[in-house]
Amino acid sequence: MTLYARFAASLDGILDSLVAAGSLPAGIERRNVTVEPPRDATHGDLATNAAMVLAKPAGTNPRALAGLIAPKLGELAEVESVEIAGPGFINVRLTPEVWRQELKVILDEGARYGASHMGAGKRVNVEYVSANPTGPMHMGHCRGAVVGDALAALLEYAGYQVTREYYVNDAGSQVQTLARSAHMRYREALGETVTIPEGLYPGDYLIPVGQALAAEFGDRYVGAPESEWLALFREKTVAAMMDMIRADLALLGIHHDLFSSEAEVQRAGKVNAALDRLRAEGLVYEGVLEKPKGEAADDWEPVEMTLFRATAFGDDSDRPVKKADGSYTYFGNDLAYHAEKASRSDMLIDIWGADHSGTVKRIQAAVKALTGSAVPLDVKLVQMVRLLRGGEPVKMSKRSGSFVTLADVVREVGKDVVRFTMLTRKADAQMDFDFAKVVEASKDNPVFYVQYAHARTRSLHRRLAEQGLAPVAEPDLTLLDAEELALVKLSAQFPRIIESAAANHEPHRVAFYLFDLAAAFHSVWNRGNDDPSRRFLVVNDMETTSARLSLADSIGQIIRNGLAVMGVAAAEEMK
RNA sequence: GCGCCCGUAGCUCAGUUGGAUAGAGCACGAGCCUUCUAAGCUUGGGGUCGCAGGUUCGAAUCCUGCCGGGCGCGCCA
Repeated sequence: MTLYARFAASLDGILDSLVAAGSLPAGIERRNVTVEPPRDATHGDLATNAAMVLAKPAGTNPRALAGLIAPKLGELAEVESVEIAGPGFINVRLTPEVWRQELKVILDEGARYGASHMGAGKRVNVEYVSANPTGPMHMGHCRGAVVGDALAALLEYAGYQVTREYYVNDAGSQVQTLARSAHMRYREALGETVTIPEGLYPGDYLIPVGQALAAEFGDRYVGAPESEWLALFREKTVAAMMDMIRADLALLGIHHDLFSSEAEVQRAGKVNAALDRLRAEGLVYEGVLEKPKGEAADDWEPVEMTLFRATAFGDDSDRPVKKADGSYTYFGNDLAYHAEKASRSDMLIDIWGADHSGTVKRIQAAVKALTGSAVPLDVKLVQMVRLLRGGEPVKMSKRSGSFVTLADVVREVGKDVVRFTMLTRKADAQMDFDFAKVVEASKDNPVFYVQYAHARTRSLHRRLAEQGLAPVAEPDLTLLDAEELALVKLSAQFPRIIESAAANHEPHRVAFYLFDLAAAFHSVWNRGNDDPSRRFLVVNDMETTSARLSLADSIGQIIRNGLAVMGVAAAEEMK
């Protein structure tokens, strides 16, 4: 239980006692009562809005009600002082001992400090990456991959049971194109000189696939009609692409629990089953769509096809699930896939590129229809990343097949830098990724600044050891001054940050918090520049040094815990 | 035409799911340091939270309508 939850419980008890004493009517809704650290530290350590929220239903005014609550809060052993402020806030200042104890809690709980039971073991499915299996991962996929992976770890840390899932789009026309491209490379491997036609995938990465196909099948399919090899080549090539993608993801430390195949969903009859269910409820029907309102619809012809009644769930138009020729649309398959995912989850999260924003409503409509709104679906849209080098845009040419691959970037700046940087912006805000800036060793660079703070906490141990010194077994934490204890107060907010980041599906909050914590730590550390007696390591005073070492260790622990959620390794030293 | 996202300091962005005097970095001004506690430190100025209404004890946050920017719209995936 966090410090804040503990006080919320104490407050609840006080309110109960006021009810019992007849000073507060029974049965008042307390849901909006909060216990939080005030934004302004001069207001104390905790603040509650209880008096303001409850005054009206209690038929009194906030300051009068606060006058009843405040003295009872003041009786708590951990409370140093209480004051009523502004419109009726009750500000509480805690004794220094509370923070000294919290420091010990951080060190005792270690990697579990900040972990939460908020999720109560509920099953969350996070689907992310799901890049088409037609080539290696490039930077366009990177941000969604990192955000999804960090969100999965965050939810796990917050007590959810998480499945990390990748939806393999192996049923559409793109993988047919892929198979034809691989066939060209197959012929090439058998000695033919080939030119990859416009519209096929020209990338070199298919050369080894062609060679493998040649080695396995010889020249059997060189002149054969497509019907004989297309499905086979597709399957083989997709498998090769997925191996490549898995290897790319591993460079980022990303490992999915489950890879679900679109083709398999179809083959297993799950699409028909889902559509039949909806048809029975009148939510799937044969019909004709209106001409789209946008421009470039000159070639529009009204044709009858199978539609899902998405408008019944807030979408702007009903959506095709089957084309006029009877084959499924992408959405039809995706609908069935989400039905399947929903059947084994309590909550669904999809991480999509922002260019798919137009299709969010239909899939949410589908999940509502399929689950009776029992399984919520959050579609997180991730904005594009602009690649820069020293402020200049990095040129990319898709036509020649040369794009900036994820593997190249990880090789250049490292996994940890990529991951951290991708989390330094809200997912739905666009972002610049400058190769020069992300590796810069300066305060402007949050990746560096946070790692540097951690390295400093570790350097203390190295330097102690070098000088043959050892900290005392039971440090006297009363030697910590107010500014040092303020670091503990900031550390104590970590569990709250985790819970709010998890509840809002916003892993970037962890990155911003760590930057704040690092800045506060550096600031305390820098006091030693002017006054050697305020350094963390004071050679002739092992008592004080030991207390400060505990503080530094607790900060290091929080940074490690936060970085672990982000999937970033903490640096032992800055070489 | 419609939908989604966005609009916060000169710039890049946070803002604890409605809290108190709206924050950080950069840039700018002023001091300090010339060091291995090292890749700077301290401090100051800087705001009509796009505009206008509404909801209430209280709004950057929620609602409505405008203005401005980005993305999207199909039997594509």
